[in-house]
Amino acid sequence: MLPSSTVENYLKSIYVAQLGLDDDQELVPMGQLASSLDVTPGTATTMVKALSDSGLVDYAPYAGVRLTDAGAKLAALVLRRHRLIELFLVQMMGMSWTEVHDEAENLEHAVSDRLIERIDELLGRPSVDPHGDPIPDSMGAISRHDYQNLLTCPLQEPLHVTRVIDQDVKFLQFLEAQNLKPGQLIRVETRDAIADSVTVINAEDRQITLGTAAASKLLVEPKRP
Amino acid sequence: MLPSSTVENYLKSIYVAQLGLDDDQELVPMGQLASSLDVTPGTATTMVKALSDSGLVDYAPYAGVRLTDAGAKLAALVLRRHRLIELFLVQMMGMSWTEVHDEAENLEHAVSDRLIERIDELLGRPSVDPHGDPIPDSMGAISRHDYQNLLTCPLQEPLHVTRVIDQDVKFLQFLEAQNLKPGQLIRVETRDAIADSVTVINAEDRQITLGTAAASKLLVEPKRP
DNA sequence: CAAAATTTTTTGACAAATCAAAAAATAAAG
DNA sequence: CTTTATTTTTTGATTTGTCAAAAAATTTTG
Repeated sequence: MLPSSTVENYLKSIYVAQLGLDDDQELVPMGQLASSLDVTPGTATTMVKALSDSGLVDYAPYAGVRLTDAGAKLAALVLRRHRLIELFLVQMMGMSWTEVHDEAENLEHAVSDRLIERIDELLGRPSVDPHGDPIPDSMGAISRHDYQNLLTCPLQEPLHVTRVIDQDVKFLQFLEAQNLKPGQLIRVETRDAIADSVTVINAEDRQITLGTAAASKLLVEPKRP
Repeated sequence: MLPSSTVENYLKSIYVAQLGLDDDQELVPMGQLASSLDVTPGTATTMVKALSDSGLVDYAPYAGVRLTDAGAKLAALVLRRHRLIELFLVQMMGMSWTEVHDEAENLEHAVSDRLIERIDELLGRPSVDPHGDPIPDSMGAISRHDYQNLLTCPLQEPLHVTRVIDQDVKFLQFLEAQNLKPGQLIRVETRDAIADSVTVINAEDRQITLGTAAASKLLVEPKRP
């Protein structure tokens, strides 16, 4: 039986939460899952038990949940659809990268495999979406880049913004206005742990100050790797 | 509250059924609605009562159902989305007109107004979809052409196929193979009521024989109107 | 380590959409 | 114009996904 969009969303949330975990065997806490899906904890418990019965997740009561191989593959394919759609909306439909997330959130459950294959082909089998997020291949395999963020990267060195770990429209619009989109060349000027801030120089030599929470959402790689 | 895809499908079915009715005041029988939606009659009754409570349809027990103005507008906008998506899939995605119906059936409930507007713009505000079905405008207004079909049109005169009233993939593939797609130039050679058949000459002067049931699904207009 | 705080699960309820089968109304036929 | 056939509605159940609030387990804190 094909998974409902609800099931797909649960798998996707668990998948993304797992990526933020250190150990591969770690479990995603139910509370975190519930809040990321914007449902009550009880709802998440009920649903996760059902997913467990379907063999899509391993569930340990009071401990948390983790995808099985089958669940991880399904989740990766949902993510693949989502990210291909985002890139498609930007490249082919001329939409802004700041607004495509919500649209893709709906479309990812409605597009057929056939159409996704066509989109992938038209886009030239891309490897990342407009936010720099990697696009899983049609088998569900995903490339795991280990980029640094603005808090961990070297100072005073030319860097490319490679990825933005946040889908908030206002934040993305801010990045766009400040020339901090993926692809842009930047440099970290100073970091001040006490002041909780990071100053960045963009391609036009304008200086931008970010809080550390925001700074940690910008991933970068050294220029000419 | 925005309508669920189920509600949208009910409205669409009633809308299409009403187009096939002579009088504007006529009601769509519940049985017909149920079978077109592939649900049991009882399900349709329950749902139509709910639609009636929402003010989207007028419902007369044991008589049938009819859209209110509000319901008709909503239905037209669903149809608009469906048909714009079909044309988009053919024109921009290179899919076959024979296969886009099912894809559009899913996507029509997932695309935002913003994306539909963008598609409409990219396609140059088209007035018909790949099957020749008229596309309602963004206010829900639809152009009502009164084409003839292969049973009612004049014999031995050059005609353009303007519309195909059937979404069955096999039938559409047959039309494609026989050069009877919308836009093609044809001529009706003979009609035989007893044999229940119509013979047509296509643009390559090949002769094709159709049963009257199939023939009634091909709408035409005289060449150079 | 016991008391307090937090997290998770359980319980009971609900809304949307559906079906199967019984009951009622309408239409068709003799 | 009654009987039969057809269509429609009702009734009772089921599935999926959800919430609120009570109960239980776990974790944190003094």
